Amino acid sequence: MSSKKTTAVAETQAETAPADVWSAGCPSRRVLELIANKWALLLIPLLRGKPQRNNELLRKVGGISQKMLTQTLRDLELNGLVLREDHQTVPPHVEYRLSPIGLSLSRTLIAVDRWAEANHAQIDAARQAARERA
Amino acid sequence: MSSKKTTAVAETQAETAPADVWSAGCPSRRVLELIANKWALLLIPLLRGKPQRNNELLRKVGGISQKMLTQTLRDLELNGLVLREDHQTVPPHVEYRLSPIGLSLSRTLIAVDRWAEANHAQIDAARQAARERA
DNA sequence: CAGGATCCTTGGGGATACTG
DNA sequence: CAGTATCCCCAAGGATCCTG
Repeated sequence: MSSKKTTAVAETQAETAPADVWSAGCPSRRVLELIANKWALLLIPLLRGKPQRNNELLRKVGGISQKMLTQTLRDLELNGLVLREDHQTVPPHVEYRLSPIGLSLSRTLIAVDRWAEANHAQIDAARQAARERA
Repeated sequence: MSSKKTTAVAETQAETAPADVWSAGCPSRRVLELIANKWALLLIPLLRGKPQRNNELLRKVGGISQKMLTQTLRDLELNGLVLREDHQTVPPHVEYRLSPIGLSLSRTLIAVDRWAEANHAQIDAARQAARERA
């Protein structure tokens, strides 16, 4: 408690400053960087619903490597978006699921995925047109 | 119109295949990769409203370099999300704005930015907790 | 099954200097 | 002002092999 308590009222929920992702120093920028990569953008929405296992995810996310899967999941877990449940059995049985806040984020990210799926044709057309123009 | 017309009905809006971002080969994956980086995630939402100039963007997007700004804008332009308007004056006056489809995407991406701003405190807390736990 | 450990390559991306 | 051109380097990330 160094120099906080600006109004003696704000404290319950983020009142430290408006939070601006466009500001390089803002902590929210870290969050953006956490989710601004294709594997996170694919994994998080994929984790809605049933908890899923390593191999399941490995198969469902086309093109991901074991290394990146583990790395991304650990990163998300460290940031409280994903919960890792190790059932402590042999052979190992580990399941990943979204935390409440991760679920909240997944709703937003699904929109991104859906947008990509819905509009890729137009994007491809634009690329094609640009290519021909050049 | 090479070999299209599967049902003679579908043609108006994407009926070639369901489009699945989780499929490594799906063209929509390219779209995802196009926007799955922090600069695109910051630039696209920033470009709503008034067309903006290079220097403006350079100042508004904290931490971006001239190189990455140009590179990202060109990439987005090539994919039809951003329109570049060179007013052909001297000194140069170039403005960037969103295409209709880019505007559509911006609405989705703004949600991501807003989420990051709104929830960074919880994320930070989770990180902190994980750090102490370890 | 779930992953850790290494090795190795590519390219993302910053810094700096120059140009029309 | 709006870039382009270089240099350069670190780290993202794939491939492969090994372990509890």
